[in-house]
Amino acid sequence: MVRVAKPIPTLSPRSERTPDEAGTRLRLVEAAGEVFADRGFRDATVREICAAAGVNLASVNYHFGDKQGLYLASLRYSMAAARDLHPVEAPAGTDARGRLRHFVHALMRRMLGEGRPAWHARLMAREMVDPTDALGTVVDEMIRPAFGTLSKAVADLMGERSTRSERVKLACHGVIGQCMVYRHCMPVLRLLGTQPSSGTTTADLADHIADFSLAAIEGMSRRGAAALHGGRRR
Amino acid sequence: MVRVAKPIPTLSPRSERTPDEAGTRLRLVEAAGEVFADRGFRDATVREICAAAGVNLASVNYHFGDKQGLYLASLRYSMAAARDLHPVEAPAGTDARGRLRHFVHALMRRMLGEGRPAWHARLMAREMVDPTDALGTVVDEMIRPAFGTLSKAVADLMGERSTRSERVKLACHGVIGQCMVYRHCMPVLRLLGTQPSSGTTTADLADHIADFSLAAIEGMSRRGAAALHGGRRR
DNA sequence: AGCCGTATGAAACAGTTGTTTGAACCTCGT
DNA sequence: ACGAGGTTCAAACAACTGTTTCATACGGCT
Repeated sequence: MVRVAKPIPTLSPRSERTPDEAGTRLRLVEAAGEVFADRGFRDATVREICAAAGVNLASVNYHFGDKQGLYLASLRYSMAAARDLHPVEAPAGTDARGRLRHFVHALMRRMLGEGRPAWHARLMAREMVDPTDALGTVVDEMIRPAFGTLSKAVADLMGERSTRSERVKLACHGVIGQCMVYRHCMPVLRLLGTQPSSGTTTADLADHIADFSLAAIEGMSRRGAAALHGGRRR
Repeated sequence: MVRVAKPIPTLSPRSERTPDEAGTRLRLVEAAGEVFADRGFRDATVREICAAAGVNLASVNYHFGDKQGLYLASLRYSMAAARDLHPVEAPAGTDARGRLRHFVHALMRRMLGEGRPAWHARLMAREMVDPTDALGTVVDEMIRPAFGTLSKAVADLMGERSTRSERVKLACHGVIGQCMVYRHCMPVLRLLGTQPSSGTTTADLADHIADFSLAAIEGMSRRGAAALHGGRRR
């Protein structure tokens, strides 16, 4: 009855009076993340989520307002976990090559991570291909800072002073794209029979992508410099 | 009543008695492709599709059996168009570098193409991130042949005799990933403000990706060869 | 104890969905 | 003219969805 005026049931467990209250919210968020990642926002039913969480159907409305509120909560939960478990910034003092490599490793762990929220990257993949209103939040709170880290490293490698140069942006897209394949296309790779063999670890993949990208950036810079003195390629 | 036994209403307009019959089927397939690409298989409603096509609600059942049949038909239609409009095989006699570049150009035109079915790549992106039963068909009829073309070019560039080598596979994934970003992440890039500037054409992007990949492959081969005689990198 | 605000529970509501139905409608060949 | 086969139509059906309702249980505070 009190919730006619929406008693701020939105986001984090700000007070957690009973351990049980936080328990219900948390189980709901985690179950929701899994189901949303598997089925997508619309395909996921609140009934299935509540059953998986072992809570009553009305709980999602009581704690999160509506289905979308729950979705946003699990999205935030997932982003926080990704930032905490797999930060993209290398330790201070790392050189540009090391920072790029560190970024790729972190991103690949996020993509393929079997850590706490294994559904994190699947959820993100869906949000990108099929954006909801929450995409702006995701970009601002997670993607933009990470992209800044990457483009700083790439700009340094290229000898560019600005991270906004077109060359830098394109190279960054390339790096991210190489990582993304292993999340966005995994079912395809499996059917294709080209998925990484079981002996290949996430770190191996990350190292290959870092090597590939470093070779590309350095190779292109060399050719670009050569082009200044010599003829055009192709 | 006759359709109790399913009078083969499945695939192509094999007979097109009346121009109108093919008309209904075709308009349905095209409208469905658009709506499916926009909203996804489940979110798309047959009511919306039929309204967009200007046909009766029952037509989808009559002509395609059910919603899934219509989805499959629009998927096939889309794949055929992609193969016809943007073949990935270069003309015979093209060298490996040229074949890689040709592949990237074709793939990027498929990704960003504003051609007949502009919804083709969006539909594919959804099918990859959120696979349906049709994914196997898509892989067999479209992706596997294209991947073969790419890995042949890459293997030649690397001096590998087998296209199944792990190095070749990883490099191919990298090339594809670089192209994919511009389809799977376009809304993100827009929000990020790093989307290709309006002066950048699809061909420009493709050239950059080809240059990037060629530099990477050649650079890694050089280092790989150097590693045989010298020390390990990193 | 006795109240009160919070949390949970079972059931129902209202709307939308894919699909089906049976009649009407053409377009033929005879 | 006329019936037949294929096609379209408006309407209805049955299932499922997110959301709401109201009653009940719990826990701390006076």
